[in-house]
Amino acid sequence: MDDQTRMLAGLTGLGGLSQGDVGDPDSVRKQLGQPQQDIGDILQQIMAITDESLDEAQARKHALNCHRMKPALFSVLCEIKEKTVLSIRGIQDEDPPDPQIMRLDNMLLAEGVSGPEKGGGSAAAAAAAAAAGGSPGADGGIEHSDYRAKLAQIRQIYHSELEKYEQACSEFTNHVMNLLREQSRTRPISPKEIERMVAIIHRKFSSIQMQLKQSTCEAVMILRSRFLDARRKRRNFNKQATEVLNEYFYSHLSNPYPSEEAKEELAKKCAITVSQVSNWFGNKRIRYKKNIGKFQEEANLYAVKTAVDAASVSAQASQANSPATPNSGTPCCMPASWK
DNA sequence: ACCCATGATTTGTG
DNA sequence: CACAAATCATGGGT
Repeated sequence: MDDQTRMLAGLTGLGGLSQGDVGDPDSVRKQLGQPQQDIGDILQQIMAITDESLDEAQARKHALNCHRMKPALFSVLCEIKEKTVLSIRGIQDEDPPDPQIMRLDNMLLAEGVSGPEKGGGSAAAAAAAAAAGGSPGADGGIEHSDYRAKLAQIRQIYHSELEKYEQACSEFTNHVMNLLREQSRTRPISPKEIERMVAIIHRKFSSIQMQLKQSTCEAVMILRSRFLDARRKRRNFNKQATEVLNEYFYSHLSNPYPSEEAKEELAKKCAITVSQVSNWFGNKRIRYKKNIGKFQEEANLYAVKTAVDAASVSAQASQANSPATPNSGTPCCMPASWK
């Protein structure tokens, strides 16, 4: 410290100044009148400032601030600082929009978490649900409203957190800016440097935001798999659908393998997908075969039903009520020809 | 809480 | 790839 002081003093042609002179306000006042000694003097005072009491320092600070050489010295110091330390860091300053965060943003937008408020959000959710499931139009209103409620909850949390971060960020930025501005009266801090500082703060906060976005994405994914995964939201087909399927099954008991066209037809009639029809027949065949006895009653029922339907074209009266027993004998068809 | 029915998925085969 | 068989996971009745 002393060496530096002496060196700086020497450079500005102020070799003769002693420590005693520096601390003395009178000597300062005296020296302020001598232009050629100004810079060295100011530097001396700056160097000595840490040794002083708070009041003294405050007074000295004020004196320095008002000094006519101050602006020039300040800008010189800023320039030096700019050229030395900060230029190294300044190179990798501007980074392009982070691809990672863009991905997350896109996903959140697609899920209806970010983007427009309430109305649009639920529409987006419904769209997402439809896109994901290819869901049967049948029922599941409860499912969707539940899903939407959860999604809205996630979105609310997301937005409030985001707002909190943004607020904290701007608060912090303001604080730092004020601090730096205040300090720039006594310390060489250029506006450029403040800008850079702000950028650094924003980067920090945006990395926090990314974490928020990431965890929100995860939450949405979990919610999605929980609600939209068909396996979990299994609903029994409605009565009419099972009736149509059973009708087909028992009326084609000798060969219960609907063609692709037949499957499509059935799917249409039952308001389910073709693959659901395939699943149904697969399950039905295996379960029927496993325990024919158990399905006997059902088989009879549908055999009668089709018979009634066929007969009803001509006359309803004759077959009208025969709930009796077309029992065990009628349609027992061993699946000999099944695959 | 339990059990069975049932739709969906996984695995293995031709 | 369609299918059978085994298995999973839930719905719904008791």
